[in-house]
Amino acid sequence: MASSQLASTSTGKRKIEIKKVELPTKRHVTFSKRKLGLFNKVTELSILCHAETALIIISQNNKLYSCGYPNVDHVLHRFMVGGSPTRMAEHESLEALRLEYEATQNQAKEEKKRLKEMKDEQESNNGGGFPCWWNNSVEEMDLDSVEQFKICLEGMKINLVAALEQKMLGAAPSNPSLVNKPIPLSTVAPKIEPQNTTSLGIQGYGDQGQVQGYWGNDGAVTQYSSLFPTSGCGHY
Amino acid sequence: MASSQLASTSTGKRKIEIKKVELPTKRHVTFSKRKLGLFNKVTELSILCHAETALIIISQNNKLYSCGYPNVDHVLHRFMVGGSPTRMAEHESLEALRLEYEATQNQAKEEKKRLKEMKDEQESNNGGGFPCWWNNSVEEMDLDSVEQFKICLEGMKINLVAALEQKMLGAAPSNPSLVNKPIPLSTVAPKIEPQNTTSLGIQGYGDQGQVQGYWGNDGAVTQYSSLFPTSGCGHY
DNA sequence: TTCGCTATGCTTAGTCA
DNA sequence: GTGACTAAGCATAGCGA
Repeated sequence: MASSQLASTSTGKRKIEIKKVELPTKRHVTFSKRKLGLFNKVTELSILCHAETALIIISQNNKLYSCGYPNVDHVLHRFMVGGSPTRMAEHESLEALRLEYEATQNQAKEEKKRLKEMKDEQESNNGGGFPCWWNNSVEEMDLDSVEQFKICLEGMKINLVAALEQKMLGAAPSNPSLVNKPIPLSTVAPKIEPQNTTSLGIQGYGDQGQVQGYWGNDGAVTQYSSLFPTSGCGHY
Repeated sequence: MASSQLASTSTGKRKIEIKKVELPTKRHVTFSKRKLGLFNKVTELSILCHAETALIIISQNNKLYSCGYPNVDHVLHRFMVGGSPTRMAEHESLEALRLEYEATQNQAKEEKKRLKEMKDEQESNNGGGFPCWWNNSVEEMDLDSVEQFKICLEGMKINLVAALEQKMLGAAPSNPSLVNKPIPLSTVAPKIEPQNTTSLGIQGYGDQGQVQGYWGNDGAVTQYSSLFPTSGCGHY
């Protein structure tokens, strides 16, 4: 009905062009709404098709949002490990390299400062939103968080075991004492803190019983070509 | 109009319950369609709001699909490094720490032995009761165990902080060249054999010119509570 | 930043090819 | 594993609060 041109009196939805929304206010609203919609859709897909998913969104002002099933880090882990054998190595070595250099620089102070901040934040009951999940008392978690926590920890365990095995195989001379330290955490998940959630009320996944094994024989990656010419979105 | 009950003659869309689709054929179709829709939505969000995004989907038969803007790895990297200052600190301190320890590889054998023991313990499903918490499936824990677990984690935190500080004070004598060795085990996982990738050319994004800086002052993570009770999707 | 509201426009379940 | 088609269900742009 040529609705694309009329309806100027309507307050309802109008067609929009897919390009950057310039008006900040509008953009933020759009961001919020679509983000929410996206999370729900991702979750639906996970449930409907029993797929593992991870969605990470970094807003323009560097705020981080993520969503995953069974949890983000688990999926990321699988992605990095199985997505491509080199990706992992790359990531790690590059990361480590960079961190090394940075660490040996004067940035120690900055870090210390940050650490202190973190500590302060923790003590101030996490008001700022720093996701130090292990700093949250289990009591303060709601059931779901504990649930997720559980899953995260299971992931940790798996990682640990894997790491141990690899160490043994590779004769890696690391110190066991390290193992007692939170090594595998990085791979794993940051947990939710009981933030100012908007009423939605998470529920745990209870007994989803997700398979957590490593890649099977089929780790193929399929390419997907975006519909959006201007998109920087690489689908594969 | 009570359409939810009628329309049995229609071939059109009907409301579905969000739960696993049992019929495989149907599930696959749903998966394909929704996956596509999701990728498009994610891309739209990226463009509209100039947000960085990464979506990873692992199908039930372990096929990997991903999509990201400006590209998946970039976002993952930011997520892991900057998702939270904590996470980064973790990465840094742990990496460095481990490197240092590796440098002093005198006790390699002893460790190896120990590791082996640990492994045995694991395989014997932790019958002994040795406080190797990571060997316990959280499922098997009772509340008390979880409590202890919590305490354990708090201890971990303290160790981490201590280690970090010590590292800073001690001017971390780690060698960058070490980084080129197969360092990454702790964070990571098991080796995967180069799978038969199905010929995908990853698309470059050329001149997307995305900002690539590390995290600024704001690394907060916002929690999002899922609408789905059965969802294992942790949004935050 | 999120919520409610409304009127579209887009997504997609169902089906066949 | 897609593509096309239809009709229905949902997401969401725009506006206020």
